[in-house]
Amino acid sequence: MSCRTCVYRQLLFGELNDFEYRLVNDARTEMLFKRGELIKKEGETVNSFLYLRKGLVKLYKTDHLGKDHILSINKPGDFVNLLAIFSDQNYQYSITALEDTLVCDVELEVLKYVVSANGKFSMRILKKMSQISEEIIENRFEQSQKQVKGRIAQILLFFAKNIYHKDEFPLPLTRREVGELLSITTENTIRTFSEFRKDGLIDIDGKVIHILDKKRLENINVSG
Amino acid sequence: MSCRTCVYRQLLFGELNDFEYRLVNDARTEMLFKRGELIKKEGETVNSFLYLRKGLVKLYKTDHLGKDHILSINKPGDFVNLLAIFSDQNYQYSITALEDTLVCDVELEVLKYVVSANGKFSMRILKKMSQISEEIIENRFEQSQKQVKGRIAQILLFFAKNIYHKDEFPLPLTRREVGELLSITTENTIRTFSEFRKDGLIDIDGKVIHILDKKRLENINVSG
DNA sequence: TTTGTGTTATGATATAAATCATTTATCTTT
DNA sequence: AAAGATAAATGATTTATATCATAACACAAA
Repeated sequence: MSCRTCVYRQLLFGELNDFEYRLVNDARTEMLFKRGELIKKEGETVNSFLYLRKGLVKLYKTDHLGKDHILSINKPGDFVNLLAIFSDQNYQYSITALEDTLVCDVELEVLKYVVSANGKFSMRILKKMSQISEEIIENRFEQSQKQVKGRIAQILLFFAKNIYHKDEFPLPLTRREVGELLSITTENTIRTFSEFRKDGLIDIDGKVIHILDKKRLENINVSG
Repeated sequence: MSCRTCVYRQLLFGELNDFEYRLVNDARTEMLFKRGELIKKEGETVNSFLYLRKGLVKLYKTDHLGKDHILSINKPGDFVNLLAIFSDQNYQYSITALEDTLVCDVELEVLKYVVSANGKFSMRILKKMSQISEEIIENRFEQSQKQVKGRIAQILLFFAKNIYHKDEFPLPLTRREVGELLSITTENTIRTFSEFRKDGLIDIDGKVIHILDKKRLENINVSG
């Protein structure tokens, strides 16, 4: 497997010439992580660019009471730590695999060299960073308007639409983790799931969620 | 006034050569905005890089009910729209002056040219973008743990420490705007101000806030 | 000066969500 | 298979915050 034939190549590396390709490719390691495995720990030095090829990961921080707060969920094609690699700081968050996950790990020095040598590539990176930031800002904006039901509806639709591309899927997060992502207590998360089930919006079979009434769920998402 | 002698020069433009300096300087307009004036409106095309020289601005979005949500407050030295300029999208938020404000407005095409031509400069930009994103992420993380008193304490300390560098200052936001920034209702914001006054934490004289007990305010900030 | 509009202020009440408590189910590890 | 841990579920209660209502005040416009 090489970057050249990677399905995600055009996402970021479309501007590289042969020489630069080879550089990046040689500086690259593929790493496999099992579900639940820690990929990066808050405080570690950032010395590689991480690219998610398969699986699903969570980015999160732990507060002074030991409670985790999930910042984002990343899926294949995502540049997991792009916002962090140019800041010359250590990791401000931890990264853990939610499913069996394949990551491309590129030596940071090599990536930085290519960025400073290739103006088109650096523009590509800048654009990608902007997009990621705008997603974060948009997300925050939406969350600040919604209460519990709206947030839960949003996350269910997120997994159905953006991650699994179908209405029935195994939720890769525990109820507690859903709460950590949406700033809701575990109990309240569970209660809302149950309520959605009772109202005929979803069907729950253990980890598997089946969205029954997408229209109504969309309504709750935008209005509540 | 030229970029070359600008006090903020080293913040971002430290890597430019003579030719690039002149380019940027020639593509630059200084713009003055009165308190309350709209600088950019959500939806407008992003065609310049904005650099805040004097004053204070708010970045905000309006929701479907017409309620504003403040995303951030920017101060002199800030690259107001840096996260937006490389995304090829229109403004996702509006910008309004909170005080009389002086902005340097640099044609975007020129800035982009310099970025792609000068690798060191692009690294500088990337680093700055990372830092801004990390601030946003950190902010969000802190907010999600705090309740009303903690958030109000934080914002008071923010203005005292980061903006005015003293314990007595004219709050540039209305109580409603403080609420829009912290996701709190106006009434609850006012009530909390009053409570802090009754508890001897601050003194209020109209717009002017005087922090009397910084220690205790810090405690509320971190613990509550 | 008056009129109007927005801001600050405070009380009373309603409500969403957190907290506390307990049970059952599910997954791990030995 | 048994034991222990973690997750899911649900009820009862408390608490923080929003909502509703009203009034005083400041400031701008006529």
